[in-house]
Amino acid sequence: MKTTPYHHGALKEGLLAAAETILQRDGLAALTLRAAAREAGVSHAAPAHHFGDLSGLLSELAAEGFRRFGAQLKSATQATDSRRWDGARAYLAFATENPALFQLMFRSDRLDPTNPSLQEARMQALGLLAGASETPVDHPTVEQLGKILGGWALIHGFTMLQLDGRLKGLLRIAPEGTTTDALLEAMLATADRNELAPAKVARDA
Amino acid sequence: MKTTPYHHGALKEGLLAAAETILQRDGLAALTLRAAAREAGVSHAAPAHHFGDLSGLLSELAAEGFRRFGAQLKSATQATDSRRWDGARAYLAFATENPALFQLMFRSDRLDPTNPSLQEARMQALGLLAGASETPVDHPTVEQLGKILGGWALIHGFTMLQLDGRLKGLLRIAPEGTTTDALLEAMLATADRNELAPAKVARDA
DNA sequence: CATCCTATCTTTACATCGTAAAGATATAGG
DNA sequence: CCTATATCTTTACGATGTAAAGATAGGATG
Repeated sequence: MKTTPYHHGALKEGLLAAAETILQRDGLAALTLRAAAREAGVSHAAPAHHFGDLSGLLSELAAEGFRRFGAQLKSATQATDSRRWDGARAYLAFATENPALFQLMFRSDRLDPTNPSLQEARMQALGLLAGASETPVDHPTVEQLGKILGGWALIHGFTMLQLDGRLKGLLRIAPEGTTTDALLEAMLATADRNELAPAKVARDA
Repeated sequence: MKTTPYHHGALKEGLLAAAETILQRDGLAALTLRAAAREAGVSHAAPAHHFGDLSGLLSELAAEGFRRFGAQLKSATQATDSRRWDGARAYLAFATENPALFQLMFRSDRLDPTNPSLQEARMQALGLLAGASETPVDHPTVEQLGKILGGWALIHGFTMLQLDGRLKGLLRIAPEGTTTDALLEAMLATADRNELAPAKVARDA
C-alpha cells in the first residue's frame, strides 16, 4: 500500500508540471509556491528545497518557456515554404497560445536574473532574433542593430499590446469582423510599404 | 497642539502622493496598501475607504500617469520645431523617467478595468496615438489601423524591451559606448529606410 | 549486514499582505 | 444643541513567502 511515499522521486519535475497547470488554468497571479505544492500533493515548504524561492521556480518555468519559444520560432522560419514575417507570426502565436507564460518570460521583476538555466534558454531563443538579419555577426554595427531591433520591437510591441488588452479599443472602431490577426497582417503590410506612422499627435486632439 | 488630526482633510490626495513616492523610490512590487498608509501616516485600513481595494488605488495612480503621459506626448509633437518620430522619443522618455509608473499603466492585471477615471485618462492619452495618422478617422480602414499600429507597436515594443532589460544583451555586443538612445535612433532610421528585419531565424542558429 | 550520512520532505513558526467588520471621532445639517 | 454621516482606527482572519527544526528514506561505508 503505497499511499504517499515520503520521497516523491521526481518532485522537481512534478512541481514544474503543477506550476504550468496552474499558470494555464488560473493565470500568473495564482501561481504561488503553496499553490504549486498543493497541486503536486506535497507540503507547502517542499518547493523551497528544489527552487530556493519563488523566483527560482518561476525562472525555471520561464526557461522552459524560452526553449519551447525558440523551437517554435525556428520551425516557423526554417520551413521550406516559409514566408517573410513568418517569425513574427510565430512570435504572436506563441504568446496567444501561452499568454501567462509569455508574460512571465518577459516580466523581469519576478525572475531571478542570475539563474543560469534561464539565462541560457533566453539567449538561445532571443539570440535567434539577433541572428535574424541576413548576416549574423559578433560585432554588429549600430545600423545592423537598428535593423534587428526594428523587427523585434515591432512584433514584440504588437504582442504586448495584444496581451494587455490594448488592441480591443482599436478593434472596436475597426471594420466589422476585423480580427487580431488581420490587424497584424495590416501592420506588417504597412511596414513593407514603408508607411509606418510615427507617433505624431494630431493638432486638434 | 495639532498632533495627528483624526480627519486628514485631503487623505485621498495624500495617499496618491505617498503611493507615487513609493513607486519611484521602491518600485511597483513595494507599492502595497499598507505601505501607502504608512507613508501617509495613517492606519493601514484607511486607504480602503477611499479606493475600495488595491486595484482602485493603482488605477487612480495609473490614470494620473496617463494624463501626464498624454500631456508630454502632446507637447513633444506639437512643438513648432518638432521632428518626425518626436512622439516616439517622448514615449520612450516618459517610460525611462517613470519606469515603475509606466509598467503599472500597461499591466492590466493589477488595474481595475471598470475604473472610469482610468478609462477616460487612457482613452485620452492613447487616443492621441490613434489620431497619429494624417487623417484622424472615426471608422478607419484596416489599412489605416495597420499604419497606426505600426508606429505604436514599434515604439511600445522598444520601450517594453528596454524596461524589461532585454536591450542590455544587445548593448553588450554593440560598438563601445552605444547608448539606448542611439539604438532607438538607429531603429527609427531603419524604419524610415524601409529595412526592418523580419524575425527570420538564421538557418545556422 | 549494520550504521551513519545526507538529500528529501514535513511541521512549525513568523512577518507581511489584502480585506472585512466593528468601533471611535469629527464634521455638517437640522 | 444634537444627531446623522463621512472619515479614520482597531481588531481580526486567511493567504502568502520564507526560515528553522524535525522526520524519513536511500545510499554509501565500514
